[in-house]
Amino acid sequence: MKRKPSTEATSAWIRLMRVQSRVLDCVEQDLKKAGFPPLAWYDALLELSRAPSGELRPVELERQMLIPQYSTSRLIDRLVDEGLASRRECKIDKRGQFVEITEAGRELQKRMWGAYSAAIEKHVGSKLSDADAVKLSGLLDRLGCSCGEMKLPPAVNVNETSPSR
Amino acid sequence: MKRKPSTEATSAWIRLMRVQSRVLDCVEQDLKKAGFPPLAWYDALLELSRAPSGELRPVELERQMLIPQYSTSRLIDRLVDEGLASRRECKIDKRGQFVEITEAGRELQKRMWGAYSAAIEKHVGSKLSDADAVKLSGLLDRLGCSCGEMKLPPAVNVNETSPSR
DNA sequence: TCAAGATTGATGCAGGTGCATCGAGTGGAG
DNA sequence: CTCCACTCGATGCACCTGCATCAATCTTGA
Repeated sequence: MKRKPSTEATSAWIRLMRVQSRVLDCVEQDLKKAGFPPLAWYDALLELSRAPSGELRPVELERQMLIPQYSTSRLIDRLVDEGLASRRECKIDKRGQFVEITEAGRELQKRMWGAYSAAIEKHVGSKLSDADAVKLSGLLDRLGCSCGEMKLPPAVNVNETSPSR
Repeated sequence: MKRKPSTEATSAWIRLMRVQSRVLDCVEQDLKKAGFPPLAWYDALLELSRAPSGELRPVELERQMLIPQYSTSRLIDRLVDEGLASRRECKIDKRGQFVEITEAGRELQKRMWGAYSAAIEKHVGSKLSDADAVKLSGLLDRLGCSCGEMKLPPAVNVNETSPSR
């Protein structure tokens, strides 16, 4: 008798949920213990710093980060409150605006990468050979394109990187 | 020149974050669209239904589900509010209590498994051969035991299953 | 040109989460 | 027995999230 989700598939599902929540938790804790803000801030700062002239429309940021619109809006609020970014009106489309990373923002992003990369190494890199990491990536990618489209740059720039939710 | 977290490791990290959040989202949405409560409720109901005489100490539930104490406490509140479980005082240890699943709780858990298992099949099973699912599980397991201990039953009962955060 | 519809971004509200802390109760050392 | 340290579970607070909805603006097409 064939079950609908095979025991193998279900077991993979369980591990996917458990392991990522555990690993994410570890990484977030490491960042927090080093006195840094949450990963989402890093992701946003990185996207901004990579953008031409360090600015993006909120709508772009939202697409890059795969988070909902209201979430982007409030994340930007917080970045602006902390002086890490600033809003600038958009001349051509007066509904919109630009968000520009500040020097403080760029600097924080760089400092965070130190702690962040160390955490990735500690919680992922050190547990997996490069070959296994590649295998894992490949298997995960196969799960990626079910409901909606996938956003993944053809070749990820992995020296300073932007993952997460 | 060797980077600290290899590009391979970082890439695996990115995918782990992105793919699980996407897949989890899909599954949660499917459940919600079918009119069911969040996955955490299912996990709790399943643990309770599996326990001898359908009851557990909150502390046990907490350990099974790997969620913080206050989170367990409030989850139980909600289950009780909905008539899916009930609290019973613990004679032997008057600090504590037992949480017992009700008939409505057992029934909901069973109904949820229908939608849940279909979602697992749709978003995981159908994307991966059983052999690949096993490989994926194996690789994920290697990431599992970094900070704290892992709780994984030696052989997972995968006909009705309990994953998640 | 102008009305209908789509897009951009903000926000009020309800609920969930993490953190710190509390009170009650237990158990072990002296 | 008494005290002290610990475990169990609840809760006030701040913040974060999802949802629905809004106002402003842009675009389309008749």
